[in-house]
Amino acid sequence: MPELPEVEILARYLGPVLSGRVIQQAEVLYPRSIRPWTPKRWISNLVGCRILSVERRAKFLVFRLHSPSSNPGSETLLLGHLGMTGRMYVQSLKDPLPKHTMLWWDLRQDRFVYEDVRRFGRMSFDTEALSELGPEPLSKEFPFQIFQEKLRGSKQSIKIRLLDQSLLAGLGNIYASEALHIAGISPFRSSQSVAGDDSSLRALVQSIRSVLQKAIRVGERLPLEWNPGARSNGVFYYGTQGVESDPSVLERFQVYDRFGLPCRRCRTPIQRAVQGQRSTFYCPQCQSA
DNA sequence: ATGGCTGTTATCCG
DNA sequence: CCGGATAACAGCCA
Repeated sequence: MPELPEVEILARYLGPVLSGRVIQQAEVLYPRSIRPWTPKRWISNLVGCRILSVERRAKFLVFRLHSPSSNPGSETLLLGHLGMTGRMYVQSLKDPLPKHTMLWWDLRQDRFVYEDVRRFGRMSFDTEALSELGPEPLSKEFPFQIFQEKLRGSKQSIKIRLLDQSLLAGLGNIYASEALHIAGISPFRSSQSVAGDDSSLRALVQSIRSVLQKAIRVGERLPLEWNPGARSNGVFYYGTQGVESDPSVLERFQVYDRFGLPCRRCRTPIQRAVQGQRSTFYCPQCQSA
């Protein structure tokens, strides 16, 4: 379930454990998981690099690297994207490589692993994708006017528009449904109609921000769980040890995956619909317009 | 056991 | 250009 909040939590974990480390050696087990070069060239570009930091931009992890062959101060960026099932972590050299390892890096004392069951994720030295991203929804000065203008031009449903990473970056299928529910907006409403309704639009921006912020707060309280065999029980790879009964964990979704269950606000059964081949969950009562 | 579902997005086509 | 459909893939669940 890596959307913005999950990637944020991951970046906060990876940053401190990887910063300062030098990549001694690397192996790519699934060449299609890397871009834009062959494994040989990709690895030669990587080996010897010192990791300066790991940050998040939208749903991307941005690894800032310094290569030994280049000038001091010059940096190379490596992008990581988790797709739907990507996991990245540092493990002991003694532990076996997980079944769906796409690639790994030898960090001398331990190893960095990228595993990905469905293999939709990527690690890429091509940073073009960054230039096509819209603003960070959690940035201090969110450009409301631009957001409004971009929504104006489209007859598409608002739910589908919210998944467009060039509109606003980091929202995925779960939090799009969640934000619309909080804002009381029907997922079927057209983008342009929402854009023309100032109070709805403000509510939407606010709900997007609050839903993401809240998910980060929940995530940062949960222990990360890397055991290869560990079931993620739908909570990404957060562990839930010790917080099984925590309401903020149990009730972290208002509508997502709650088909037929009562809306937490009005008790009306939650509905499921398909938009753009993806599931949308909503409350027909709270989100009638 | 088979078929339908799954958190993403690049790319193709009309 | 826009928007819809498809493909990339494996596992889980009814």
